[in-house]
Amino acid sequence: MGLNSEDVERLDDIVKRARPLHRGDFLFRESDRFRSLFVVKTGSVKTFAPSPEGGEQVLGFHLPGELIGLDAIDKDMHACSAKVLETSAICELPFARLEELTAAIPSLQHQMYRLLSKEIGQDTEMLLLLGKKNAEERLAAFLLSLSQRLHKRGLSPSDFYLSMSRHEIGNYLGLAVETVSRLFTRFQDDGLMRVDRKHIQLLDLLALESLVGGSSQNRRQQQQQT
Amino acid sequence: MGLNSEDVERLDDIVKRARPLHRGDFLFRESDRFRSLFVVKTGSVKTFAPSPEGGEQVLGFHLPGELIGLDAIDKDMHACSAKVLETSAICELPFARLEELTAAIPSLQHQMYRLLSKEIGQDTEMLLLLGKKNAEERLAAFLLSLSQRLHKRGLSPSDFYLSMSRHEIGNYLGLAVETVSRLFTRFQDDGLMRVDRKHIQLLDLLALESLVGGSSQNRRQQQQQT
DNA sequence: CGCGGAATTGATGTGCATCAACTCGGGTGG
DNA sequence: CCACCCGAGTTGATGCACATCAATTCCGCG
Repeated sequence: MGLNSEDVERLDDIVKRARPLHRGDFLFRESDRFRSLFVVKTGSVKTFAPSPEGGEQVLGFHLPGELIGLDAIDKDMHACSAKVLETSAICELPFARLEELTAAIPSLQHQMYRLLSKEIGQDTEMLLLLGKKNAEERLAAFLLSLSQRLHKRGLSPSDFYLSMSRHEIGNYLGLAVETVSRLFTRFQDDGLMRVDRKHIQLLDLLALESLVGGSSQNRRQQQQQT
Repeated sequence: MGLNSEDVERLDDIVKRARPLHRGDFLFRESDRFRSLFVVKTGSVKTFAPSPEGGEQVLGFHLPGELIGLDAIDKDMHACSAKVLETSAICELPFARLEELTAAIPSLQHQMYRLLSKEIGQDTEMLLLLGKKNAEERLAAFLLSLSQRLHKRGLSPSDFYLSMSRHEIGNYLGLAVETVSRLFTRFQDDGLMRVDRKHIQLLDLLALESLVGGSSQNRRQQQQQT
């Protein structure tokens, strides 16, 4: 999009090719000096930040094609940690070199702004989810998000494996593990999906979408104003 | 920071000077074409997005010195609306011209990346707040955030007026109005602050900070893992 | 001076966390 | 290959923080 083949080649030059990483490996840890952005080629990664007194907040799960580390530019230091969830291939993009390149190639600069902006937009959606949705809506939104992102990479949108634990899902969605587990059971009973351990099959995407929209009586905080 | 006086002058050239805006005025509305970023000089602005079926989520309150509109770059369209909360002076920064300038001035480009990245970091904090904190911690965090941001602009960190309603605060924090009201009363009774209508005086910043840290037994979701 | 929305305060309800017990499956070592 | 073990996941019972419902009161404004 807006890059000619020569530009792509120059971008390609600065990418450090991926070595395979394994479950539990860190791409970086919170408070590490910021050097590079990372792109998931295959596999998956979770990012998380410590919360006061020992807990942690899962900030996101990152699937193939997704970029990690943008939040570190500001302080030139990583504000969260990134841990590999399953055997994965990850590319590294030294940021200093990327910055030079974006200054020289306007369309690439624009692309970079868009990526950063997009990340903000995604966080915003997540705020809405945590601020206004109930447990059922959150889990449905989570499943659909995975589905759509996998589909975008040419993978099945309705049949996939979860690389993260129920605990991590709950943490990410602001729910207890037990709630996540109960909802999986309920969704399965309702014929929306099939769950077998980590193996997920979404049977009724439309029904899931209507759940997210806010089916039930969430009259809560509908209006507001002055 | 990193800009010489000539650069500053060039940046200055593209800024459209502020006309005064009034309570209820919109800087932009959701789905407007994206043209400019906005900087609050004086006053305050809230941004909010519609949630499915009529409700809305307050995304943020913007005080003097703060930048609005970064989330619109991605889709070249505003994803949220921005409404002025009180008589305010707002500067407009045409993004196309800003983009040219950042391509020409590396330090300005870096600055721009930092601003976008910072926004992501702030959203992240908010995610942690909504995902892991109870009502008391949320309101304390909100008050301290206002306090710190005002202080940064040379205003009093402990004596200020709220330009937003309790309802908007509740919406922003994912709480009911009544909860916000009750907490104000409680904080006052505990000698942490004084509340008179919109007039706020923070009497014990340290105590508020220790509240945010997670005073009580929020054992919830402390650990996690595979 | 009286109206109407904002805020406060109290009473009640409920969604989800928490606590507790049990099951399941996968890995390990004998 | 099987017996054991241990953490992940499920399921049920209980409790609580906060939403919701319902009056009042308060204040800004015409």
